[in-house]
Amino acid sequence: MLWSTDKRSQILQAAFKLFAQKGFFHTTVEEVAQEAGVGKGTVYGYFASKQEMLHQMLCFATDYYFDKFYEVMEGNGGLREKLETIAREHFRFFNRHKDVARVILFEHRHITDDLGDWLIQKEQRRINFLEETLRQAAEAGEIRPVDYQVAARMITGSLWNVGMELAISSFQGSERQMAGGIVDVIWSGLKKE
Amino acid sequence: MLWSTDKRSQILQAAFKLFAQKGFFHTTVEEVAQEAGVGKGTVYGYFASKQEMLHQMLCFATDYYFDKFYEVMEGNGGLREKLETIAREHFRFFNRHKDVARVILFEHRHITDDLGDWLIQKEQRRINFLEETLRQAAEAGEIRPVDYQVAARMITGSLWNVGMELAISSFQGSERQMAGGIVDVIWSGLKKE
Amino acid sequence: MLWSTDKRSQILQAAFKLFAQKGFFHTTVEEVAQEAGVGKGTVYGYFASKQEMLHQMLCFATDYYFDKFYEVMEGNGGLREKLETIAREHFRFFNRHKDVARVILFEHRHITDDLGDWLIQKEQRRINFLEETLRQAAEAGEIRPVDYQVAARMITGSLWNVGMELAISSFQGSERQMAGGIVDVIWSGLKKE
Amino acid sequence: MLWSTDKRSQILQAAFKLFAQKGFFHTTVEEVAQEAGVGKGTVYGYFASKQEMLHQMLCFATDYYFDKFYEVMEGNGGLREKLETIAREHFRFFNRHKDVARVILFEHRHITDDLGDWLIQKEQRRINFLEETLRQAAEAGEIRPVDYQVAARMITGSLWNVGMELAISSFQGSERQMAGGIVDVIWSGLKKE
DNA sequence: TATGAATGAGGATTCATTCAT
DNA sequence: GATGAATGAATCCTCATTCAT
Repeated sequence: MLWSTDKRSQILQAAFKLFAQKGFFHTTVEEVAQEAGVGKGTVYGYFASKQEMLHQMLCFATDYYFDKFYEVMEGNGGLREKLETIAREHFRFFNRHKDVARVILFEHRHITDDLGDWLIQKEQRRINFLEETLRQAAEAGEIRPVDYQVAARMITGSLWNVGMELAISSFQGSERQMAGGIVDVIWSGLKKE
Repeated sequence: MLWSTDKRSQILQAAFKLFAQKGFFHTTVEEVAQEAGVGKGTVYGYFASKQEMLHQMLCFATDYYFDKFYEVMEGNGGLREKLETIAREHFRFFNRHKDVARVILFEHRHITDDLGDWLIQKEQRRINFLEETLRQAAEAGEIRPVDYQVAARMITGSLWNVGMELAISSFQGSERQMAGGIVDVIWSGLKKE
Repeated sequence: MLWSTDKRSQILQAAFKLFAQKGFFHTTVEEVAQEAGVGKGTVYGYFASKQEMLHQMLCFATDYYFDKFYEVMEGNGGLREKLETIAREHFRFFNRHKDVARVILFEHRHITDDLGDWLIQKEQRRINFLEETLRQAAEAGEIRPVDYQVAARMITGSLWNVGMELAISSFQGSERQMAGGIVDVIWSGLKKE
Repeated sequence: MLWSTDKRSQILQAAFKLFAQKGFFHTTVEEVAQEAGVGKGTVYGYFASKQEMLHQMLCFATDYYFDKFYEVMEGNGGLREKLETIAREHFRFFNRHKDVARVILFEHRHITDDLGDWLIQKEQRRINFLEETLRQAAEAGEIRPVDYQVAARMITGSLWNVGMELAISSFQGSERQMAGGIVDVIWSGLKKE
């Protein structure tokens, strides 16, 4: 379950909703407090500052998101199945937690440099992990040799970008279908002859 | 040439630099004025408000970016060549106008709904154009039939995402090499057989 | 009592003093806050804007002023006594609440049209009330028939104008004497032969 | 004729129109320049500052207004006729030069103290003149003895106040009728027996 | 622990005034 | 003289943060 029911989670939930709707800067701490049904001062009992709140939100959200990714990738099965599961889980996340997704996508700019670096590294580790996985799949003969770094970026890029469409526009599609379409093209591009 | 030397361009240039560095909200109009070497009031002689300034920046930047796209796509040549040229131009844009790219990528959130819609439609038209081009290429036997909408999104998504890496991280690579890598994988995924 | 001691009244009082001294436009919100001994932000906790502050000031002041008028007019007694009481109360108000009077007299220009209309109607109702009272007094044989509308305006006009002198100049006189003088002339003008 | 056609008068005329419509503070120098059909800098060729412009406007307008008053009062004829002429001229002025009247009535607040004093003295001299005239009329047996100072203020007060109604509300009436009504009541109040 | 009244630093915007052309 | 582009002081208002209750 994404949300607990304690006060801290209430606040986080409210913040995700409002930051997603109106952006970090256009949301006031007072609004978050109201949405969460607590007093303004209470927010400061759980988060040192508005910035800190966003930091924790992004940590929470990306942990949740990336944990899923590694869980799938480290499981058993062929690469193609893994990619399809990843894609499906990605779109499921964007569909179910549109608010969280929007905050990850758009508000990571308003974070301090050190957290920004931390996030970039987190994504970089994912890219590296994927790159390595692709390399191994190539060595195992599952796919043909390509520029693994670029291919890894393509995969994540496609996912983020289609996810972004989900988040900002009214573009709709079933998770399975979208995941299938993407992996179909990617796989054709990667598979051995 | 991207920049003229009149006062309006000086201000736009300063704004691109600062918005890219620090974001729209963290940049004050006074800072833009200083960077441009003009008085605060002068900025308001050219732009009705800070918002309006961002609007015009985004119009300018996306016009510049998309014009290039259509110029290439409507030229002669096979699909693969076109895709490579598009990709190369894309990365050239991101390398040369990092500031502009960062503003397009990250600050489009801080725009009013009507401009947001306008931008989304602009990108949507590009997707549709690409989709149609892919369909025609398939009919002409250049590529195999796929989900053209998804494929179009994959292509643009890959470009944006790799471009985003260029913009925010220190990831580097030659425009030709990056373009080649991406199109290589995409083309394998699309080509007949 | 005109003034309570809560924070809202402190601010109103400070605003009356400063607006009266320097006018609405020449008084800054910061000055009002300082005079009231509160922070600038506190003012905005009680009044949505500087305009809104003036609106509420005028509502408050004119309510206070007009309530007194109707209280007297609806009491018992002959017309002449009523007019004298009205005049005396009018001057008492101007003497005691010079600040408030100055704001009523001079700052009603800086209000939005709707409040302006509201104020004009308030005064219009008073004129009408007075006109009707004069008419009844004429029917009762207390005064001779005249143009009641013009007479009503003369009375209020005389009061406002002499009051204005009190407010802007150093012209001084006892409330009783001024009221007596005015009503003496008016009454001679109105009384039956 | 009130208006000449030279550039200075064009500007004054425009200023009267705009100050009357929107008040001194809500009118910008640029607007005055546009309305007058000249450049912004040109205004400063004729008036040292916006303040100075208002000063000269008020001097011009009050000179015009008071000159008429003294012209009538110093002419031949009985007091009653003079009062009626004064009243008629007063309302004619307010009807014909509503803009000018509104500026006199409402914008005299935004003037520096020295000019304010000058205006107050101007009106004071008029009051004194009227007071003296009333006194002489009393000695000549034209009217009964009253408090001449108060009576003088009543007359001017009635005129200003009814004039103010003309200026701000839609209250209408023929100059002759209004003048007649006022003087009728006043005269009854003043006349012997 | 929870609250929200109070605060004031910070920033967008306006506009009277100047001055080079 | 006439002009209007350029200027920046001045001011309204917001909102993150604190702290007494």
